[in-house]
This record gives sequence, C-alpha cells and structure tokens, in this order.
Amino acid sequence: MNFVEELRWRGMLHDIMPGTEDILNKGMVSGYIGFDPTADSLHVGSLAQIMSLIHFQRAGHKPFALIGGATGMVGDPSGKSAERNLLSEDTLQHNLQGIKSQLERFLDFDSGANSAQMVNNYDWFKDFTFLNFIRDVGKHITVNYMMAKDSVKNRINGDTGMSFTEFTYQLVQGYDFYYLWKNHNCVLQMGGSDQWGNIVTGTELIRRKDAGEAYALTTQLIKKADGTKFGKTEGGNIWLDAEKTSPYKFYQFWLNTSDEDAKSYIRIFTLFEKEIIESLEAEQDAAPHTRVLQKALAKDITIRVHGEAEYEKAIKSSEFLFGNIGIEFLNELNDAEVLGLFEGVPNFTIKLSDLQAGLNVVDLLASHTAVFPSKGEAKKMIQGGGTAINKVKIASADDSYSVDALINGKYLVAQKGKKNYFLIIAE
RNA sequence: GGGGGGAUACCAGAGCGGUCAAAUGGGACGGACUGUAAAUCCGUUGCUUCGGCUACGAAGGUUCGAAUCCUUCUCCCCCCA
Repeated sequence: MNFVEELRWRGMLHDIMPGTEDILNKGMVSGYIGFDPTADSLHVGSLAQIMSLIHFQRAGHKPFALIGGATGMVGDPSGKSAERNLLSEDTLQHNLQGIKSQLERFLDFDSGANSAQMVNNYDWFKDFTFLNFIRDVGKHITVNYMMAKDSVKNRINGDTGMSFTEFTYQLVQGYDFYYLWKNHNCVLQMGGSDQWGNIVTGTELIRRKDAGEAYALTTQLIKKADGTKFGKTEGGNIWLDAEKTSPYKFYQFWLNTSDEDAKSYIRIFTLFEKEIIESLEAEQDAAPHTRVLQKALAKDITIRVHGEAEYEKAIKSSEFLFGNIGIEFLNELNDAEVLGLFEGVPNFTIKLSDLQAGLNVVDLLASHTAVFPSKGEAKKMIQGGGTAINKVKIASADDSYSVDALINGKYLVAQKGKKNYFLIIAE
C-alpha cells in the first residue's frame, strides 16, 4: 500500500497538494517533518507526526526529521494567541539532545538508501546574516502573501498583536524547506494541519526562487471526542521520557482512552493492519467492557516507547492497583518486588516512630506526606468519601493509623480518588 | 500628547460601606452509576492548632467597620492626535 493510501485509511490525512501522490508513486522521495525543541522530550502530541514519518519510511521513502534549533528561537505563531517566550541557546541545545535520542527509537537510521536522517536548522541559520536573509529570501515573498495566512490574520485582527519576529516565522520555516529541497532533494514537507500555511510558504519560495516543484501534506490534528485537548491529564502533559511520565502512567493514559477515541487512535498510533484493527473493533463492540481496543493500543505504544520490560511492569502494577487482588498480596512480596510494583506511583517515606502511637490520617496525608497539599483539602476529600488506605475507605478524618496497619511491617497504600495511588514507606 | 473605561478566586464574570471567604457559569477535583469508557446526577473548589488568620492590581488614607469611598502608583483596553 502506498504512503498516501495508508494515511487515508488510517484517517490521518488532512490536506494534500495536487501532484503529491503522483510524485510519491514514481519512486523514492525525501520528505520531512519539523519538531519543536520547546522541551527536552517529545510528548504524545508529537507522536502522530512521528507515525507519519514511520509510515513514510515503511513505504520506501526517505524521512528527514528536522529539529527546529533556529525556529525554536523564534516561535511559531500558528495556533497561538499570544507572543511566545523565546528559549535560550543553552536550553535549546539541551532539548535538541533529548529529542534526538527519542527520535532514534522510532525511525531506522540505518536502512540503506532510505535511512532516516536528522537535521537541525540552526546549522544553516546560525551564519545566515539578517541582510542576506532579507535579500535572498525576503525578496521573493510579498508581505501581502504573508499577511493572508490565518496564523497572521488571526493575530492582527485580535487584540494581542504580533511581533515582527513571529511575523517572520513563516519565512524562516519556508527557507528550511527551500534549504532541504536544494541540498537534500527533499520535495515534501509534512506536518499537522495547523502547519499548512507555513509549509505552503516553503513551496512558494521554492517556486519563486528557483522555479522548483515541492509538495505539501498535512495530517489531522488529534482530537478527543469530547472536544478537550489530547495528550493532557490532571498531571499535565504525557511525555515520552520515562523520567517525566512513568511507563505506568503512560500505559494508564492510553488505557483510559474513551471507546470512541480508541477507534481512531489505534489507527493513528499503531501499525496494526486494517484487518486486525477491524477484528479488534468487532470484539470490542461485542463486549465493550473488555476494552480490547484500549488494551491493544496501550500495549503497542508502551512497548514501542518504553520497551517490553517496562510494559510488563506497567501491566503488573495496573493489575494490582485496579484488579481484584487484595492488599494482602503485598505480604507475599519482598521489598524489591513491592517497589517494582509501585514504580511510577508517587511514594513518600515517613518515620516508623511517627506511627508508633497512632497517627491521625489528616496529618499522615497532608503533613507527613504530600498526598494532599493541605489539611483542609484532605479533610474535605475524606468527608467526600474519596480517600482510602490499603484499599479501605477512610471513614472519618479523625481516624488514626498505627504500625498495625502497615503491610509487610513497612508499607501503606494511600488512594486519592479511584485512580491516584501513593505508596507510603515507614522506616 | 488629550479623553474615557477597567484590574475581583484556575478562567469568565456579579458584587447597596457592615448580613462577603465574595453570586453565577465554565473548568478542575471527588462521589454514585458503569467497564479504570462516554453520558447523567450529586458534592467540593483560601489557610487553619477550628479560636481565628490572610485575601478583591500595589501602597497609603477616611471610617467603629472597606472588594465597595479618597489619594498616589503600576498595568491593560478603547477613542482622538
């Protein structure tokens, strides 16, 4: 199956420039996607773009991942209502390294002719002087053209205004495309649908400057059925970096996908064939409570991002925390096993002596540990019936716990709401 | 440069000098129902040693008493030049 068809049946395709499909069918093509170095890790939002590149490479084409070392210093106004903060050069360097190592896990950088390649636009912008830029690039694009872009129009008509720096952004990104086209024979730029305007500025620049042909393809922005933002939870962004989002949390994020979203996500975020997906869906429809789609989705992505071993651990933790296994189960484990089970679950250490005389729950959860930010909140939540210790709901804010409650003479499992677990270790 | 309007909790947005820790909506969090889903319904949404304490852009002032009145400052928006 060719690349465009692949994206199409997966529901990923948003917009494609005429002629793009033809050139892709003629043979190997180089194409790229840009990644923003605003953090030292990619998050699940970037994952859709990574998937596009993976499909691109699987279809026999050569993918380039462009890291925006230069553009990150400017800030893309697309979809932003306010001026963006600029990054310092140091953070930028640090972020570049992090992103680079993550991308290496997804793309094949050693597959002969269509090996993936990573480029950083800082390399060609760092010595590009302002005067040269406005002569060689600015001259070819009219301000009228630039102002017609939605990203610019929205800001000019809005009341926040827009700096010259951000206004220039599309030219800078446009030049990236030109540079890759010129030096790497890169004829296609891909990106999220919000990137259409920026990409087209690139093809326009290539046409006007060198009378060259270049193409554009954008993918659907990931949406949730309820209209809220994809990739965010109470705890913030879901990152690919295990340090920022534990594999357990990562797995849980995907497992908690709603039924409706799971059907589109499994097409977008996994490489499963059409038949497999359809049979999974049939299975899900027949027995929705089994959530086969969510499980398959969560498994596949977790393994791809964190590896098999981390997935196994995440499964074990999940089964224990959400399954029917009683808390007594912990008694059968040694310390290393307990800690392994709770890897990715926030943990706190308290003094064993503090429990000796019995410790009030509110003090335990708000003062001695940071399960709750304040005692008031702890009390309210306990009254609301949302808190449990060792899987038993706390009946009253006046309750106390002593060493008798410790599991294995050492552990307490606190629960805030149904899904938030905390391990308290008494030493 | 001139004139006008505004700043209230996560956001939006009410708020006769006392009865205001501050209406209402959204969000967020929690509960019930389920399937760790969606929808729905319910509750919570400043801190506390439960006596109080700190809060309505900032600093002063008037007053027994200020989110509310006065002064200065900071920032934002609108109109004119």
